[in-house]
Amino acid sequence: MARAATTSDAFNAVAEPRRRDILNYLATQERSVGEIVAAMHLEQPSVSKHLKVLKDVGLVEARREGRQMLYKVNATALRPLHEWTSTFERLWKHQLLRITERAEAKTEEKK
Amino acid sequence: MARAATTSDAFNAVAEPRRRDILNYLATQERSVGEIVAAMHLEQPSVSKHLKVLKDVGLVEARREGRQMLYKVNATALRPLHEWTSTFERLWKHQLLRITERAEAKTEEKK
DNA sequence: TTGACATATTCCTATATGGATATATATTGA
DNA sequence: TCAATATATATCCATATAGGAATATGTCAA
Repeated sequence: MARAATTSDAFNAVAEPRRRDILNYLATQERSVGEIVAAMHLEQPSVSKHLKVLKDVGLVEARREGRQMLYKVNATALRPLHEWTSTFERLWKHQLLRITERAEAKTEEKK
Repeated sequence: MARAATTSDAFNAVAEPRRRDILNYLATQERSVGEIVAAMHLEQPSVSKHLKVLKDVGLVEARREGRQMLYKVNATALRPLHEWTSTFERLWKHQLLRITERAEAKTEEKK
């Protein structure tokens, strides 16, 4: 088997850095494809393909306005990622605490 | 260009569902490869290969104990994912709020 | 040293990519 | 209808998988 399709879920879709760039750019406001092309350093067909992937997994929504297509983020599609990583939050907080403790112990030694 | 390597960063590494399964399994405690193989429905070589990817991006750490290799999660490597998704949290909270408002408005209409 | 156990690596293959290029489709205005 | 603009799709190609099978490496016990 090969790797799962980029359109199989949000995890695969956002693995591509350019698509995260696009989502970052759309975070502030709805944008046309042309605006996205101008902002990213990508060819128009590449942007359209990335937008298709993002749309397929529900990460963006599109509407036509005249000749333009306006895309905006559908942030709720990112919640599964946020929630999955949250389950590990407790662990890294523990870990950072231990690092802090070790640093403090060393400082104490030197006194 | 093809897709970025699975070892290029944590985003790519966790795009594979089996690797998320492994991380979930390791979240509670350190485990040997054999235990992981038993818990997942995967062949031993596949597990070893997934573990290598996770290790390459710093998501797990390994230590030898006799014949066994014990793997544990390094949760801090997941913080970039958590923080990136957090930047969109405000957006989906807005969105959910609007949904709630619409639902309430409908209820109001029916009175 | 040898055999058994635990894990890692190599080789193979089907498959899906991302960028580039060319072309198709959709919309508007004249 | 026709030209111009905006976006989408098709095609080509180099590349990196993930799983399966076979094999190599590492460790221990006798």
